[in-house]
Amino acid sequence: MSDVVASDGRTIGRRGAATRRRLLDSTAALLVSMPVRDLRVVDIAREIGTSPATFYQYFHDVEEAVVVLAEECGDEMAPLADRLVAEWSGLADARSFVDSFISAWDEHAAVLRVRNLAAQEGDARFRELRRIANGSFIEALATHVRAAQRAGRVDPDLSSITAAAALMSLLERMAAFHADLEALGSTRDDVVDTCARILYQTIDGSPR
Amino acid sequence: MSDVVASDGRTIGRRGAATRRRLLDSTAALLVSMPVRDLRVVDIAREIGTSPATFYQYFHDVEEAVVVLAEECGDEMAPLADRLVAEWSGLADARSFVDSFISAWDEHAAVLRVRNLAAQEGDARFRELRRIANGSFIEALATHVRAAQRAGRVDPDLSSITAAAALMSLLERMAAFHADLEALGSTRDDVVDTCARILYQTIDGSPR
DNA sequence: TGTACATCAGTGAACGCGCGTTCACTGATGTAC
DNA sequence: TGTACATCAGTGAACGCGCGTTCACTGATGTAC
Repeated sequence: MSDVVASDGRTIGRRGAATRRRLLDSTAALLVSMPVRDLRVVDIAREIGTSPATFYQYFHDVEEAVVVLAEECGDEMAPLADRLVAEWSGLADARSFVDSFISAWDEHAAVLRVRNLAAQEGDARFRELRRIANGSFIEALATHVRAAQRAGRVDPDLSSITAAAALMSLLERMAAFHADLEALGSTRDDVVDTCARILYQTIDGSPR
Repeated sequence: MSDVVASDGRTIGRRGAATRRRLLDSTAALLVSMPVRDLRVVDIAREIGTSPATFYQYFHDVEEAVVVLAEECGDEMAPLADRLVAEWSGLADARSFVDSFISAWDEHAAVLRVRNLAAQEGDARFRELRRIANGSFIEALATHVRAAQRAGRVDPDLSSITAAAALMSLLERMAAFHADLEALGSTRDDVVDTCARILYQTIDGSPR
């Protein structure tokens, strides 16, 4: 829907759109088992039984395909931010949010990891995608903090926006990382619980 | 000191050791301005006015040179963990630690970023280096948490090791990330303060 | 102190692999009448 | 309902760049006597 024109100028019909979709899916699938830098146009094409030349009809290079995938991930994560807008009545709400967040990440882990890796390396496109995706989360967290500050539950000297960004970093990192932690002895519940506590006590005060 | 033998079997003398060092320094310098994947043996060699063949006398490939650099960084960060072992008397101690940690990171940011990126991508060597480097920090943090739990300042249900790992993730991420946050309006002090508060309230309880 | 030899150090030039990319073509699908 | 034409879609095969890597060599340094 975003593209109506292939790289050689021909308009894309149903069949073409389907092929483009299969190329995207094959890219996502391969990213699960190998780093982006090892991902070759040939591999993506071969995965769906087509030739590299086909790939170039729909994408300029591998990165462009990954950008599209990352956009899609961002869109799918967006609704979760609404869960942060509502007032929380206790630690249980935080746990439930963290649990959903981590689950959503798990579904798109490969692509989101690549997006964040590329963003950290300074790639402008991926930085922007990440900024957009995280923006609504950070805003909602910061609003929470300010409310708690007005209510006297959080120190007014805390920078709400910095705290929100820090918590978002923590959430993303733990979401990307929890499988490793579990290998070291923490359970998934430990991870969720720990994140929820840190989140809750920072944005809503009153740690117990 | 670790290597006494070049890749072709000849033992390394003073002159050779100096060249190896210059190759390492040139690698580190180039990493500041470009991602690892763009780093070519030719570039590293040219930077110190030598030929690619020289590089291969000391390292099998670029990654091997980066591994050595990452090891060195780990060694230089290690003393900082001692600052975590001592009991803290207040938030100011946490601020001072975070400030030192971020400063130390800044000095080696390029190499540490590459190490963490590669570790996240699953490279075994870099994962191990990171585990070793972060291990003493995580242990010290977990010890803190357990002490606070015994003293009744932190909920005994919190998993001390998970909390310690989460905080370490946060610290690393903010250290790698603080320049971007500053571009968005937070000051460096905000970053230090926010990390210190989250750290302090999580491992020592009593947020105020 | 000087000479000869051994070993360490550095390099120019070339080979070749692997991949990105393209082009000219065949085949599939859609549409007008 | 069928035929002709236009356009969409896919591809085999090849070209060529860029880089990793090596080899046979020259030059520098060290050491034995």
